[in-house]
Amino acid sequence: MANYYDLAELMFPDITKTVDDLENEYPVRQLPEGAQVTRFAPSPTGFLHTGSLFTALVGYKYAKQSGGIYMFRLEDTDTKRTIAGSADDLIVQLANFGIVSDEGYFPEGDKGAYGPYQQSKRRDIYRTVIKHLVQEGKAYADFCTPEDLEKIRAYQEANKILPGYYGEFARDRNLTPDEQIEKIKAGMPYVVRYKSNGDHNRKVAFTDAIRGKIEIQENDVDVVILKGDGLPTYHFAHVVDDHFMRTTVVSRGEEWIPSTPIHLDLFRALGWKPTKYAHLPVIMKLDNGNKRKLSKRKDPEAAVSFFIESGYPAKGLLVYLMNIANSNFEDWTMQSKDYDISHFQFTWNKMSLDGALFDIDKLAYFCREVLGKEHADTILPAATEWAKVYDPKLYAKIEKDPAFLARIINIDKDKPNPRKDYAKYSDIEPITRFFFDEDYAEIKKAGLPFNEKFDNAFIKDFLKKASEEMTYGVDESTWFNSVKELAAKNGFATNNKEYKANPELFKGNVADAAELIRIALTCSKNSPNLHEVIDILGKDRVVDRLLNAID
RNA sequence: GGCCCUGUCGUCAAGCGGUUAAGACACCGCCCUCUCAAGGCGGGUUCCCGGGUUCGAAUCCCGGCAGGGUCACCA
Repeated sequence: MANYYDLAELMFPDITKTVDDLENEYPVRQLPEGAQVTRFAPSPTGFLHTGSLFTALVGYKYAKQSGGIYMFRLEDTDTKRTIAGSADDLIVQLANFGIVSDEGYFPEGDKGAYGPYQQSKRRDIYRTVIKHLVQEGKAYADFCTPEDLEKIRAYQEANKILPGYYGEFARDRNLTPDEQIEKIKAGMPYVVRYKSNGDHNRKVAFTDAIRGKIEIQENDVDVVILKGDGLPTYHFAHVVDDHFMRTTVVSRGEEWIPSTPIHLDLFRALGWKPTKYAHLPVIMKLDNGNKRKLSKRKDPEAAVSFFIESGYPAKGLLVYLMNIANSNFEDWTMQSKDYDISHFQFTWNKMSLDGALFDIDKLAYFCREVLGKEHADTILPAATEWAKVYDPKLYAKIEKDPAFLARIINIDKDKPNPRKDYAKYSDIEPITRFFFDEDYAEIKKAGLPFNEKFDNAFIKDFLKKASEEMTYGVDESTWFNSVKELAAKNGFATNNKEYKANPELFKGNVADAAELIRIALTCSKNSPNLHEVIDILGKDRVVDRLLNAID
């Protein structure tokens, strides 16, 4: 009569290592007190999801601020869904956000002593552990076909019994080693299942770093741990990997809460100490009055690339996500006037418990704040990189005369309340168009929006005088005094009170006069500080525009 | 359906038995002002509902309800 060891040997003849060997190979890390080991473990199944960036950010931040290790592990066990190239893409995208792992998978090869960091390359680690489980009688070969499983489920559904492969419904869980050996030898395909001894009527409790104590029914399902293709399922890979990689905190989406009992069950069966868990809220979206997870299919903002393509600065998105992650972060930014998240102390208990609706207005606000603090010396290089790919028009302008654009971007930057014109790099081109002669000519064709109370002859005459009498190359108040003088000579009031008292005495107030000049120079009733605009355009161009505004 | 998570302005939220229930975004108004942006000031039926405990409940307890998640050889 065969025993479990014989069975294990038949299933994994090539495995000579033991679990103890693995323990020695991946020793407990020697880290300073309090240092945390976290990981971001995506599947290479597509683009970087906004929710994934959030998860990665939290793990990265938590490890870094504790002086610990942040790892990147590729969970590529679902070969059907794997998309070629997406793993490397994930790495590149994360790097754009400054999230670079200390250890893990890299396109050029793994880094770190706890690898491989790609689950498909850890086959023998999983098989070693499973061999051990089989030897102990804690795992078994299950020969059910999809049709068999379907039958079980149909029966359970018809009888309103909890669905699943457990207890009496786990058809193959009591097969003897001999029976299993016989079927394997007969060439029957099988998966390996964990033989749970959990009780559905009891509860397990664990302490979630964010939510506190969570109590759920114990797992009693004999989950698949090794699939037919020889790769492990998530449940098993998570437990094995995070044990041998010596992860201290597993941060993952809250959709994993219901399966945590499985993981705890597995840890227990293996005699390992479970990791701490932090189940993160999921970013949501309002759809027809209902909240739902950001959807890859329906929501462009589900893809991080959407923000990059749209020209949002990476730092702005990071700040927004940190604002979702920790409720005190925003207060901190206001007090410290700092948007550098590396200076912020992240904590689990300041994390909100329910999924935030993605708020693009708030994102834009943070982006304006972030860009508002920066000068052309940092904005321009980033904008150039962006424009190179997504905005050829802007790119051409920057290439032609970077200094000119730099001056435009720096308008009012050193004032106490700097302008916050740009939320994203794509805002730059439309806002600054009028500075460029070709664009100016183009916009002008559509007509200049002069105030109808002035006739063309008057405007033409006034602008001609302006071109001659305005002072150039002087400070703002000197310049504006010359505008006031000009306005007064042409029948405008020079201050608002005077004008409001007796409007019939004047052609308009000084604002109206300035507006004529503004429109002539910018084609618009709105513009940044006119003095700076004039300064940047230069006298020749200003005079030209003033003289030719009306033709 | 079972189980789990979560319910405070439109959105993000502070709150931990006694508060005029902070703050931020968005919106509206005013101020500043040569326009816009920025900035300043102000505005709005916000504690899911019903019981209970208590002198007193957004806060504690019970029961509902709502939203979300999960029940795969996917993660």
